[in-house]
Amino acid sequence: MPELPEVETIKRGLEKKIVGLSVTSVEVLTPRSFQGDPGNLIGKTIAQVWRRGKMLGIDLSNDCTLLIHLKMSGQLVLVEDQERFIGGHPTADMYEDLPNRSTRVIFSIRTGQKISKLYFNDQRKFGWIKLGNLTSDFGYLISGLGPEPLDKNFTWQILRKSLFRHPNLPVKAALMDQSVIAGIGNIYASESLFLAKIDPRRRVKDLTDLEFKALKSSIVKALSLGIKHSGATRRNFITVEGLRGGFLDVANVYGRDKESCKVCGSKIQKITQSGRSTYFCQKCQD
DNA sequence: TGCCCCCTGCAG
DNA sequence: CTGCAGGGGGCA
Repeated sequence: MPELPEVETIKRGLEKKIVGLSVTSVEVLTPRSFQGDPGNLIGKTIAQVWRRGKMLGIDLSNDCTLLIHLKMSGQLVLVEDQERFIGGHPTADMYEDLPNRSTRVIFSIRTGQKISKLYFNDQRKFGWIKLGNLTSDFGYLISGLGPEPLDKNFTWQILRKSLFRHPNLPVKAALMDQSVIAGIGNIYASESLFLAKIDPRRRVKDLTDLEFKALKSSIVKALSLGIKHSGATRRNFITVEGLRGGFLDVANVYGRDKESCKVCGSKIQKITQSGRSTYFCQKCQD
């Protein structure tokens, strides 16, 4: 899925367009993609949009929250009412016509007399939207998450302590555990380790404090760069506006196996760790 | 801790 | 056709 930078990109895109609007209808096309009673949404106003790790929250004017996890292929695309009537589809080439075969849920949202539609598309159906009370229904999903890497109070000591939940794991696998740090996935784990010059196969317990410091700042750097480029699009990710993210154009290692390292020129390696692809530069990372 | 699984579709 | 894809839950 979308990792932290992709979800943050969606969060920012959504909040500037839907906060204050009210939900007029909800169509659930794929039942397993939506849990809860959609009826509870009708007439409610959108109060706030937030992100925690890779999860997205939309708070309603009552006590309800829409909690969203996009998993591998989820998308949230907003088609504003205007676009449907001013010269047809001005942004038609940004996204195919919606709904499409991957559309699972459609929210209709009103501002004044215009109705915009928010599409939840999810090719692989791994993603979900849950409607419920944040504290009583979703507490268990949020409380297990590790620290937010872009918070001010995220320090290398916190990172070290957190990673030491899995002292024997290769550091790359540990980074992807959401209870260790929230929001890092396959792309940004590889990219962070490259920036920190750490071999992804190194065990957590073998890292030095100097390396934990480097890793902390590299994580912040990689995630921030991801947000700056509106996320990474490999296959499915698009923004709320239907645009691709540009991060992979500036990535150092992810998806670049067989290509040469931008720093030293040697060949980027691709290996498998706990079932997932890892990319790294043997020469830069040891 | 490591595997299999949930799904669909695209590239090789 | 097989393998692979921004995730992660459940099971041994």
